[in-house]
Amino acid sequence: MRLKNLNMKKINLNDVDKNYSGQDILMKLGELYQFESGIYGYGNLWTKMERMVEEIIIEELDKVGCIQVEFPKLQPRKIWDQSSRWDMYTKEGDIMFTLDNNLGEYGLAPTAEECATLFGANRLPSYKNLPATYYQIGEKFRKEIRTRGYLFRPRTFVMMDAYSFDKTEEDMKKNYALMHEAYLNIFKRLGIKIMPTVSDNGVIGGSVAEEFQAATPLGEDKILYDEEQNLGINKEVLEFENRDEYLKQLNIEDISKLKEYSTVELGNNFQLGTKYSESMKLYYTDESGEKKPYYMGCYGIGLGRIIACLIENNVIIKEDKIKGFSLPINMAPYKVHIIYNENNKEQAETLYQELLDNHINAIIDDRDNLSIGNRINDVYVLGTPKMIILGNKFDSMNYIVENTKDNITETISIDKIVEYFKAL
RNA sequence: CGGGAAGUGGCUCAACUUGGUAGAGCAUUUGGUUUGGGACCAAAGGGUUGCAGGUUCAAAUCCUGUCUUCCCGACCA
Repeated sequence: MRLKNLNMKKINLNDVDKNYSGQDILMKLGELYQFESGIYGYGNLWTKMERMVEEIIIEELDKVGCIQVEFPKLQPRKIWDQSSRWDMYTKEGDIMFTLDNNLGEYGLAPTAEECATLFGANRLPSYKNLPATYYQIGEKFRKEIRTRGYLFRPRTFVMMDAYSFDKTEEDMKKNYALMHEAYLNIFKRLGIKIMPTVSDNGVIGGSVAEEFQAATPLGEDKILYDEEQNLGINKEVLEFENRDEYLKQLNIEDISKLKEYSTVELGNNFQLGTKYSESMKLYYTDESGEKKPYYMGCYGIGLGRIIACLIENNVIIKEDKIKGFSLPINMAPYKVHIIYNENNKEQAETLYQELLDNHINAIIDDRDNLSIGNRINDVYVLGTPKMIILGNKFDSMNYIVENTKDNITETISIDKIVEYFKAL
């Protein structure tokens, strides 16, 4: 990508303190744009990162046999009436944005249990079809009472939601455990330390639920985490009437030994049981020809939150000020940022082209009339993990590759540079 | 919905207490000098002070209403 084409806004972080967040920087750059409280437009960096997160999620879910599909974001009222959730989501909970026109009443999808159940039941009529899990990745809409922390709690957000169909409760639990493992693999690949956490389950229903929490300073949840068991408990659990019994079940004896973290919930899985199958009267036929309800599970991962987390958890603070951020190399849409002075323009262009030809995404700062210092500082606000400066110190034999995270440099001869990046 | 804060050129803010020609820095445009960790000089453009009403000879400033944004809570992936 050429910076001339990106048209990022010029920003200066000299006057901001370290409480300034990574997302604040993106707002300043114009890489995030707020249309209204909780409603955002995403720039190039965000969008590219979303594709990368998607790719990982898709690969891992496909690996455990999930099938990718897509459900409508505009959902007719009648399907919500079928599960009797219309009133709950539009009045009591007031979660769903609704539209009312001469074609009828609609809601903007806050989730898709109804769609998934209808979709699944249509093609899973027999026990022979089970188990099956469908998932989609797309924008969701929720009337959040209070938005928070930019993309940590907006009103429109991109989410992966999966729905499993099983014959029995046992099978459902197996599927649930399978998804648990898939989630751990996903977060491992994303480079996010995840803390599986038990909590109350909300209006989605069912009996068993778990959250996938990640530590982040901007997080809104507080959890107590047991490192040994790799198990967290949401602090809200401590308010429960039956908390002692609850803790005993979790094999937690002394909560004072647990460490407290400020976290954000990146994923949330539920065992729904037969709730939707029965309320919507959608059944499969078993071996003896009898109608049986599907045992279902639903599974969610917030992509926007993951991206926000990747940015916020990799900010660089220098002298009590935020300098920018530096993404992990595997999650960076652009691996290297090239800066040059007039004398080395040709060489820089050659390098840029060479990297592109070898499918290594790079940024070249081809803007006019900026000092090298200005250009270097802009590397940090775009979060690129590596930079190469072709300035006065360039000896035309070697590139000096610098990590933006720790400023460690490596000298790579110019004919080895592609090899170097391919090996990362 | 309760509590708090704030709305003034694109951005950050000043002027408001004590009413009297809306101002600075950054950004933008033009010209020039710079160019290794957020340079400099010169010039230019850009605001019916969130909106509505009221008080007054006169309102960014005082009064009333309203809208919006942010933070804390309740609610939630």
